[in-house]
Amino acid sequence: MARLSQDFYRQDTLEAARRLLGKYLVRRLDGETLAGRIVETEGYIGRCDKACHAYNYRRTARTETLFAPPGTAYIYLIYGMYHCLNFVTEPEGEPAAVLLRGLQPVAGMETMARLRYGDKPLTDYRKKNFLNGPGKVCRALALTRAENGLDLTGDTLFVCDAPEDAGLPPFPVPPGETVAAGPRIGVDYAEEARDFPWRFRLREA
DNA sequence: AGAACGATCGACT
DNA sequence: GTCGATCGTTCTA
Repeated sequence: MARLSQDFYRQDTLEAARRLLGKYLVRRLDGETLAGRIVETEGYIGRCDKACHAYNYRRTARTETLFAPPGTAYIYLIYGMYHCLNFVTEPEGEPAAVLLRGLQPVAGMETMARLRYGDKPLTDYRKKNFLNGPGKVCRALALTRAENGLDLTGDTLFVCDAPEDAGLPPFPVPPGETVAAGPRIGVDYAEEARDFPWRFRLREA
């Protein structure tokens, strides 16, 4: 089991969102490896989901990336100052994606902390709130619109089953984790879709 | 051309 | 718990 291939991303979005939990996101930046264990995701499906930017197949300059082949990175600016990273799913032409909402830090913590807080404070990356939000994750991984459209089967940003697949030491996984599903965050405007239980989290036993 | 609105975060009461 | 920052995207005219 190595790096996830395009076949993985071509599947049902909610299935992909669940199966991405526990896998490892790897970001190569200036020769350094930043990595995190995926612990929170959300599904967005243009065909039927009013919370999705490409609802009803709406095609604009921004949503164009959602129509790209599965395994493409969809990254957009939100609230004028943060970015969100998504993994494009489903067969090409079905606009859908999994939003990455949370990571456990695995590698490159010093750099991630610097990207997030700057050089000044010695913030503790072991705190629970270090990478527990989509904007935080993108900040820590130096992902912006410049990386929108990146191929997730390439070498600069990808997901794999184990840290060893990226040349990293093993990561201690808490035993007895379960998947919890619930409504998504920040989509109260989306009428009936606001209640869809399309947010998935790994919960410790 | 102008206006409204965020798939958020951190500071604050 | 509330609130403001900040700007690209989208829609209206």
